[in-house]
Amino acid sequence: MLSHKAKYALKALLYLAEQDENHISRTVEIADGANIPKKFLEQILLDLKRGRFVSSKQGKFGGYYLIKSKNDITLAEIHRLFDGAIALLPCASLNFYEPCSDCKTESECNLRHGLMLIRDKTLKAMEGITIASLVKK
Amino acid sequence: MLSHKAKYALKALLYLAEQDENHISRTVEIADGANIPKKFLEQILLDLKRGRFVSSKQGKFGGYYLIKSKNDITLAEIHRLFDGAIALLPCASLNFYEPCSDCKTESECNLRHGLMLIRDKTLKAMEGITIASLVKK
DNA sequence: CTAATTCCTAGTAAATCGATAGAATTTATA
DNA sequence: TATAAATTCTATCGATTTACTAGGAATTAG
Repeated sequence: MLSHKAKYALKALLYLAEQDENHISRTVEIADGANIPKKFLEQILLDLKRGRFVSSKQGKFGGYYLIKSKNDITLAEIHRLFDGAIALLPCASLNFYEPCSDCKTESECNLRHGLMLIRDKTLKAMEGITIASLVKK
Repeated sequence: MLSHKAKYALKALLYLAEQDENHISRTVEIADGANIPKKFLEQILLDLKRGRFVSSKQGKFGGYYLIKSKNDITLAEIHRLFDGAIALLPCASLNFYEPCSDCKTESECNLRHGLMLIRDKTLKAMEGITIASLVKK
């Protein structure tokens, strides 16, 4: 399941993607438009900035805007930024790999291989969902 | 990600699937064989029993055994029993559906449709992984 | 200088997770 | 029938995570 943070991030990105080119959106505007608690959204937007999905203009008349094409922002990326691994166990993860402490050796693990199959399919599906594909026409 | 509980459940089922037909496995035997904390495993086996994957014999020389074919126990079922919904949000879930409180109306939600696509693909993949398919030959 | 905004750090209440503890119940068999 | 060996039940616990909230510092336009 997605955390609220990831869900809010997606909704915020969708909001930004729906604005006119060159429009700068204030946090409060996004919060109201997408129904997200404002103070919480502040943190999320900063995370999205650190992840180079959006950039900001500080000070009066400042705000946030997309710096990555909505066609290039995938659900997989947002999941990883906010919720971490897409695989079902760390030992089956590409980006968040960690060995399992309860497995004697990895080659003997009956779970890992199957979970990597799942990971590949889920990842492929999640990479197919972009912000652009989600925006209502 | 899977909880430890779900992971241990899978490992316990794998252990049971590897035993001879009619063999009854004590908790401590499964715990040692699959490297699972014994007291924690007790609860997990009770959950698996309530889920009708295993049954038990009480008292001396008692223990647990599979009552569902290892070909019919899927990763999807175990995920749902221990970790709940497979979908990324409750509003996109088949078995754990709940509306989102932050969405005005469901038809206006830009996320839901995409998340249901993911759910369908992930679910299909997870239904393809059975205990039998995981057992080492 | 002031107002409006992002940026930063901390805190907090509630829930969840990953167990552990202890005792009640059930069963086989000596 | 007593005993040993097992499941079953219920409660508790510490650590972590989650979903926020609070407050102020820094930045910028006019």
